[in-house]
Amino acid sequence: MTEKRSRSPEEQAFLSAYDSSQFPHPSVTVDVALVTVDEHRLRALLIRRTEHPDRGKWSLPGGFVGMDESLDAAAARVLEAKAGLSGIFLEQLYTFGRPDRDPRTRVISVAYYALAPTAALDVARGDPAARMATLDVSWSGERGGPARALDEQNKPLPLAFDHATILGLVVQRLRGKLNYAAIGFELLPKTFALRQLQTIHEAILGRRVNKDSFRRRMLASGLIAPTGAHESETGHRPAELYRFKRSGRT
Amino acid sequence: MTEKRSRSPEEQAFLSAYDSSQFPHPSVTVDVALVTVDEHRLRALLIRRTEHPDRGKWSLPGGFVGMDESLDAAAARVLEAKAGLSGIFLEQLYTFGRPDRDPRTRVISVAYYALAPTAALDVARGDPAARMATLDVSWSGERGGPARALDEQNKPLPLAFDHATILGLVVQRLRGKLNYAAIGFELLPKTFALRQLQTIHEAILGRRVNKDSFRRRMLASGLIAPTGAHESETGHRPAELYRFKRSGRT
DNA sequence: AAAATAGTGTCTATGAGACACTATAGT
DNA sequence: ACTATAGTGTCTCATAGACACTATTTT
Repeated sequence: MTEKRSRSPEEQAFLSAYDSSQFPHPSVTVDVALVTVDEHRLRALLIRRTEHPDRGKWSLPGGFVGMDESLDAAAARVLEAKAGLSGIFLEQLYTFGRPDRDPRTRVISVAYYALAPTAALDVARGDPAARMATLDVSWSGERGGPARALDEQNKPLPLAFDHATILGLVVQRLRGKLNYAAIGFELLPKTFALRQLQTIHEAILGRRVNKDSFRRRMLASGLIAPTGAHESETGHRPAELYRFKRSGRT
Repeated sequence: MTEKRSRSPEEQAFLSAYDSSQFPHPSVTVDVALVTVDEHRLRALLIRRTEHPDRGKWSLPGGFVGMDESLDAAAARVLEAKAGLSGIFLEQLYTFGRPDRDPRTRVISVAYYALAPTAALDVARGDPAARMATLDVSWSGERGGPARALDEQNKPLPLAFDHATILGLVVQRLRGKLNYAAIGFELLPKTFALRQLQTIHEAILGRRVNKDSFRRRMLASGLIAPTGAHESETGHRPAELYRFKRSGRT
């Protein structure tokens, strides 16, 4: 969408005389919530802070926005640096700017969320300061509110800054988008059984969904196509594998 | 949601040594799209730019975010300064941060949208550099894309910066929210006839809606209550006036 | 009385939930 | 053969659109 504008000499003179440093400016960062579904639970990548403030607490991976870098590019860079992932679903969530949200200085943070299948995250292991935490919300439906992060024993992990608020908004956004946007597929491998897709939806919504009408809805949506292949070694009748069709409905 | 944290002497020492000016920082602004529905059309407040860049083009009212001011507060301040309005619906939309979106310097803009009934805007008249422009989109449904701004003769008004993109996203967001959030009422006076509410919905959606099922849906929603009063001097049977009940559904 | 819109009753089409049933690989 | 899950057919219920009709005010 780059627009070419022709500028008069007068306008060009004005621009070069413009001094952007006459006022103090806030810092601008991106924070990225990398979310997956594993074992019927929503999980997000958290990083243990090694520096003040909130040292020892868990935070979303984040970083400063470069002066010549778009917000999307900054978020993708953070994701690549902290999780080794690229080319996955990444979308802006909300911008947080309370003056006191970071005690160091004024920091405005543009929050993003990213979605990836669990398998893709195996690549990203090895850092002891990073972990996939389970997300838990105390509210139902799309009411909204903060999220808690839990470890493997379902013990709460303390969250830094306002990241409980950010993670809560991620869950709310995912629930809202699930019914009209094709985000479930971002959390699955290229081919998948309908039952797996249903599990994704249930993890995001935090409730069981009706099997029959879920199947019918998905098949009628035109978003998925059967591959002919089937699961194997399941201990029961194997399900057919489907793949996601980009832009099915039109 | 202010959290109190206790900080160790060590942490406090770290904080006071922190130098936030070691890197260049972008400018952060808010831009506010003040939207209303008038004569079956979506309209937005635009201001003619008197300075470079894009002098003479039309832009959303905006301003820099103060160092000790939340984003919401900055948007409310801009709305008060440029339109004399306060206490109306105001919500964050999206943050725009392309490095080249403003030729002066790096400007990251947090866009907001505000909703007010047409009557409230009469207060805001008098500034010849300000006008309510009609919004027009070439796409249907919630597909998204840029918006055009039209004057009283339906001639396009040139828009500054990326404000066509911002206004397009406003329309898209309004269409998406209409079916699950009570935003129609923000565009009407305290009491209103069902037909007026339907007109609001039609202006936002850009298409006609079924009268019968619209009435039933609204009455069944629990969001509105009859007042017993009726319109008068209509030239036909007067409609009953309703009022918006905050939190009807629970 | 005519005009114009408000408001009601009923039929139909669609989509989701419920439930009963059949199908099939692994053990 | 048994188990567990995949997948199908049918019924019911809720909701939206369509349509016909009645109600009420101004001119």
